[in-house]
Amino acid sequence: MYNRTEIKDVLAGGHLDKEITVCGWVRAFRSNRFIALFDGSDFNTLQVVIDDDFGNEDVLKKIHFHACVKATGKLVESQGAGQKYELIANDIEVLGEANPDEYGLQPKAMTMEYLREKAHFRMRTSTFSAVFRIRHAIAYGIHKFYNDRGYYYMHSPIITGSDAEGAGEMFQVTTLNMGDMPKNEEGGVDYSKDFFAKHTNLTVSGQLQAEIGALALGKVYTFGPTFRAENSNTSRHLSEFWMIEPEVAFNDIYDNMDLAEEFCKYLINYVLDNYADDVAFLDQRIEKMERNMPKEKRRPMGLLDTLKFVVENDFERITYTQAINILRNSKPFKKGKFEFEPTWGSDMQAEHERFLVEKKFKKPVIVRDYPQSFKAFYMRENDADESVPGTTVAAMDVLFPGIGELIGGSQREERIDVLKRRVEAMGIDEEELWWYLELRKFGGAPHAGFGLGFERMVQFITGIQNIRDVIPFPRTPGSAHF
RNA sequence: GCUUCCUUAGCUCAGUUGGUUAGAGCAUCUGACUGUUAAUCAGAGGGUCCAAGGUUCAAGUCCUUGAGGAAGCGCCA
Repeated sequence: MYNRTEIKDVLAGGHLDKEITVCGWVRAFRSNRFIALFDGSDFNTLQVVIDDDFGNEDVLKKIHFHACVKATGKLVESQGAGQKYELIANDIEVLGEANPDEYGLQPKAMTMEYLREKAHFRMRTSTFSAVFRIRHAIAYGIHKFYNDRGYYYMHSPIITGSDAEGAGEMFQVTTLNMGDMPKNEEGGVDYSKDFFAKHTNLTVSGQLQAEIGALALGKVYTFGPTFRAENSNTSRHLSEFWMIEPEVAFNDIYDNMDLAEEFCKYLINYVLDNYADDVAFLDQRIEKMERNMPKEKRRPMGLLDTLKFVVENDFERITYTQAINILRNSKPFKKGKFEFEPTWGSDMQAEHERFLVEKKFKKPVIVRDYPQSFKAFYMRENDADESVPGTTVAAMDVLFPGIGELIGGSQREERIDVLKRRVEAMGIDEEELWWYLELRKFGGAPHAGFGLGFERMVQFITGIQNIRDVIPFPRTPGSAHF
């Protein structure tokens, strides 16, 4: 419409001494003359210098923080330090004013909590624009990773008729009148009158359907939104989040771990290779933020160094049984520093996982072969092992520093008799899972997969503390604004 | 769901043992300056101290309840 040149292209060179038009928003306006302009295409801003002959005071008065501006002029080599090029503008038009008395944002440090209330504007800040460019990069990297390796992207349903996905509380989907629900003979809600003629929910996982894909297309992955109605109030949980779930026929738990590690490293490398400016900015931002903090509160390594370290080193791989032994022989346990005692048969607490990842190994850790007692029904039962106190399953968790469980996965139980026994033992209605059981009855195969929390990966790569700040519009208990 | 903490100017925050007229920086506005990079200098305006109730001669400060927010735990990705 304006025949504009994007700032990313301007900064890439090739427009020197040419007349161009740029459009964007004002990040800074100095000396009534210098505009730092961004248009989202690049982390860096373009300096627009208002030509000495430009005499329109009315226009200059409208140039405020985050006002939208169109500028035309000649691109020259910059006279000042700090940037290579600048645009000497002889024509400036304010496309959208931003009255600073009413606009909520300012060219200064604002807290993440404040910006969360301004979610419709926060993407304009340096921090959030960097975060959301990186979020895009990771999403793209996910598709590229799997496509390059011959996986098929599969869409699992968002509305599910299954009550047995086994991953937490669900949000109900209904078109029934909440004030006047039709009743069945037992006095409960008659869901045969509902839109789908049955009880339906938003999905908590696409895994069970992904298994259908794996046993037909071989290698598939899902990447979609999932919904959990858990009353979780932490900086690592969302009620609506995105999950990547690869599912692979003929993979066992070890193949699964290899895939998980390769996948994580690929995504980090993809961002480092393609969005270095954004990562560098976030790295410096954290450094500045932590400069005034006491040493024990600072992160042991900068963001950039952490990412490089994860990419360059093998993940530690241990069994749950080994993990418990390490914890019981650890200094914190012997000195009574743990709030919870690590015992075989109970799930590891956050403090235990943090000790393994951040103190003992100081890198990502994959824990496998968990006790069957607290794991899902579909995880493959391991053969009995005399050196292990009880029955275990071929489950794995990938634990990352700072964010805990990034990935949870397993080899799936392909033996129908074992699976039926597990379904019954956990009190799940077999009828609910008829199709899942038939997958084993007809043409079944060993297979494995995992779920990676997309926002947790974005959190790790951007170094952002609260998961609510790596998704454009966070949904958490008691909060669904915008 | 549980525990702890926070809420003072547009924003980020001080505010001592309960004591006179609640302060600073940034932002805004006015003026000066004009190659700036967190520009600089001078001046001005800007307050329901989250809400309600209570204690007290006196409450931003102490107590109770509520609202909103955060951190940690549990659940998980």
